[in-house]
Amino acid sequence: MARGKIQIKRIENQTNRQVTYSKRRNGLFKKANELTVLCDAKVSIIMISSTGKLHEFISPSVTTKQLFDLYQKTVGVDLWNSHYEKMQEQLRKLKDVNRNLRREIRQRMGESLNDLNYEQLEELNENVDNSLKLIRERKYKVIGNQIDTYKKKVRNVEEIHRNLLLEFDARQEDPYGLVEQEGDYNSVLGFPNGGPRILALRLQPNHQPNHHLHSGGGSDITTFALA
Amino acid sequence: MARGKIQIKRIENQTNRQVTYSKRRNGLFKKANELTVLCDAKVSIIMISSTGKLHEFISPSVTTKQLFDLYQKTVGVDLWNSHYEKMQEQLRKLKDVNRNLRREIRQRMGESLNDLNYEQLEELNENVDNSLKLIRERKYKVIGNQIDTYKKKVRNVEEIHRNLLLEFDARQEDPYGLVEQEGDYNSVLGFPNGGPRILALRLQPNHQPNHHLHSGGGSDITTFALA
DNA sequence: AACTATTTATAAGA
DNA sequence: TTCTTATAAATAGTT
Repeated sequence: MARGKIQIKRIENQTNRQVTYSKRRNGLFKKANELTVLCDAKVSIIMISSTGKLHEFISPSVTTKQLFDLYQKTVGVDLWNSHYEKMQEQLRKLKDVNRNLRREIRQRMGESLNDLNYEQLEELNENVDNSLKLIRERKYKVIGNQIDTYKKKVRNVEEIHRNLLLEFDARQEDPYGLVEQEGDYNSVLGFPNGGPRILALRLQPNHQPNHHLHSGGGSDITTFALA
Repeated sequence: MARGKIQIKRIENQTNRQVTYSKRRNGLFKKANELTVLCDAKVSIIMISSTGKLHEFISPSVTTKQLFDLYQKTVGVDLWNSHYEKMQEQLRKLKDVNRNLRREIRQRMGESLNDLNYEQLEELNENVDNSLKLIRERKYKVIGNQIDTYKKKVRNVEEIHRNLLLEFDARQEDPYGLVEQEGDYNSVLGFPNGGPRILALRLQPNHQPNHHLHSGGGSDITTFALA
């Protein structure tokens, strides 16, 4: 609008275009601000240049969100509700599923049975009965496994103890070699790094604490109380 | 900007203010449009006048929503995310609860028991056992109620039948009064409006269809097959 | 809504 | 980018 009239059509020269964008953006924002002040209006401007840069103007008296909300309410067309509504739908469904799950649990717990008829009760009964059998089975299996594990542990400890007694008896005859050979000692017990670890098993042999240890080595230490 | 400079401050005269708003709004939109064309930019303007009227400009190449979305993404801070995030949080929680509920059900059904230790299995076992008892109890109660109901119905029908036989016997001796006294007849049966209703009970007396009806009236019609 | 004197915006050049 | 400046455009006040 100066130094020659221009056609209102895309400026092909990129540099010129960007310069003009910058200048006119300032002009637009200045006008918007004047409008805001002079007329007590609220203005929001968002613009994106051809290079993808975003600039915005917003009247000092409002926030962009406030204007957006107002725009939404006035124009009616929802700007972001598509997302939002899907989420709400999903939420509703989840709550529903949730309620049904809770009801199922309650019924399986023997509550809220009033709205079941005889056939449904019969079915539930049988179902829970079957479940109970499965649970019992599993329980027995677990306790069985546990017993097996303990048996193995006990057998292992017995073995260790037996070896220990043998070693001990052997050392009795050569007491001075004991400290120097700790490494070997541990390896015999099956504990590669450090000895006192045995205590972690919390095993209490049922024989007397000060029992005389040199005898045969087997029969008097076969039972353990598992702590 | 013409016929005298003006101060950029609120125009107090309402008419002037509105006129200026209108003129400058047009100016702003025109500039916005020129910017759009000249610089290949995208512009969105939303403005609200002091009287609450809303006007908008949007570049032809985009929709307001598109620009809003872009604005959101670019500025980063979601304008309505407070809402949105709360919902997502809620959704996550619900899904969590849901998963737990499903797990509980599966365990009560005797599945997914692998991650339960013995104590938990024991507890579950007892729990389900109790539930089973409750369900059985309820089942028996329901069947009991049903039986009671049928008993009552049967007793009622017996009573009706007995009365019917008595009436019938009485009519045998006075056959001509029968039709005229239908009203009384129904009232005896306990059915205030209409006789054939009895058939709705679908009761089939076990005695022979053409049995001789005049005898004592009680003992030969006491059993019914409930259809 | 039209007019127009004047202010303001800005295109082109530096 | 910013400044300059000739000129186009916008617009305040008036009709």
